Amino acid sequence: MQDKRSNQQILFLTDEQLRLGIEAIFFAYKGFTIDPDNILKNYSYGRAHHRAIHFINSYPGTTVNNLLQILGVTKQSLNRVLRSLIMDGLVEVNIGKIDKRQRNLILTTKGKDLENKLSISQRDRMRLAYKAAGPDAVAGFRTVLEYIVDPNGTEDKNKSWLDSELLE
Amino acid sequence: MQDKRSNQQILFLTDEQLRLGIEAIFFAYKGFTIDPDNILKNYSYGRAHHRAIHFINSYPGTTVNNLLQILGVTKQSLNRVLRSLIMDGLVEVNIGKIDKRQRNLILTTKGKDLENKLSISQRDRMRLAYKAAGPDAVAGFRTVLEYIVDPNGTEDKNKSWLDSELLE
DNA sequence: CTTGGAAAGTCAACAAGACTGACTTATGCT
DNA sequence: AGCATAAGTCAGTCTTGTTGACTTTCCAAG
Repeated sequence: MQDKRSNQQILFLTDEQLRLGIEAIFFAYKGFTIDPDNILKNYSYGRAHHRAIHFINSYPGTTVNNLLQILGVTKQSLNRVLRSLIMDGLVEVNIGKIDKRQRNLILTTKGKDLENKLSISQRDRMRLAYKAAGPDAVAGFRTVLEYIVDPNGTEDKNKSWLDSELLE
Repeated sequence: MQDKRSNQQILFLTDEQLRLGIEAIFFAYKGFTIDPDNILKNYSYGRAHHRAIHFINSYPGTTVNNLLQILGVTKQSLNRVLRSLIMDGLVEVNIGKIDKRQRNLILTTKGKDLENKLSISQRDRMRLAYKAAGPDAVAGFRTVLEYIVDPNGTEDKNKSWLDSELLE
């Protein structure tokens, strides 16, 4: 009984402390989207374009169907975005070699440049935070995030979350 | 030179490790929105309604202008959402006592019930993660998040982020 | 070698949630 | 009395998502 209460205090498990932690996640999310959003404005692109660029970069040569699975949107929704990226020369489409029905998507040099610009702003923010917080804090940060994303700890730690889920 | 390299390794500051950290934030964000989103569907509400409910609960008696500042949206955008919440009896509007032009917004019992339903699922997730990760990890988690949100560490630590920024 | 189904792409219509711009009404304050 | 502020509304636009229906191309099994 006394142990339990003491433990609660150590973990700051009041509703207020939990609320602060939850809000911190929301503000961190915002921190990681605000810079890319501003960059994308200059191209008249939105987050939908960012997502497509991000995953085509992560999985060069991915098919349209594959991208639909990853993004979790409809064909029509993705097509609208993909079309503008192709017409603007950021994404290149190649007919599948094994299955000619498939289209393999890759970023052009121009596409890679934008991807880089977008991800650099995010990595810079993360790098600064990691450096300022130090190795121990970073370890704790990763541990808590793993439990948030996968509360039961059942997931394969080596498997990238990207494979099954949606970014942004 | 050697020190720098060694430090890099300790902090896992490769682009890949930074990417994993950034993605973790995105998935944590998703984890904290998926349950509320499902609850809100049953009411034909969206995240815009959730934001309004959340902040009216945090600042009972807040004025419309104040809410506009916090949410960072336009009057027209908020009004659409607010109107449905008022008509559905979740939010009560009181004419300001000092300034009769102002409208003070508070949640009704019905509104508080929904707010509770929404925040409980989030707090449960956070509580489980905190308990599983332990006090040291939680401290590190908070430290890193603070540096992500406020890279220069210039902000008043006692001040809630709520006052100046946008949730979700 | 035909036929069914899968991959991709398109057209049309709709909804939520943001935006701008213009305008009204009621109230406060100088 | 007259200007400014708080709130609310009307109209129109944009992005990103949705559903439904349909075509073209191509693979693969019978």
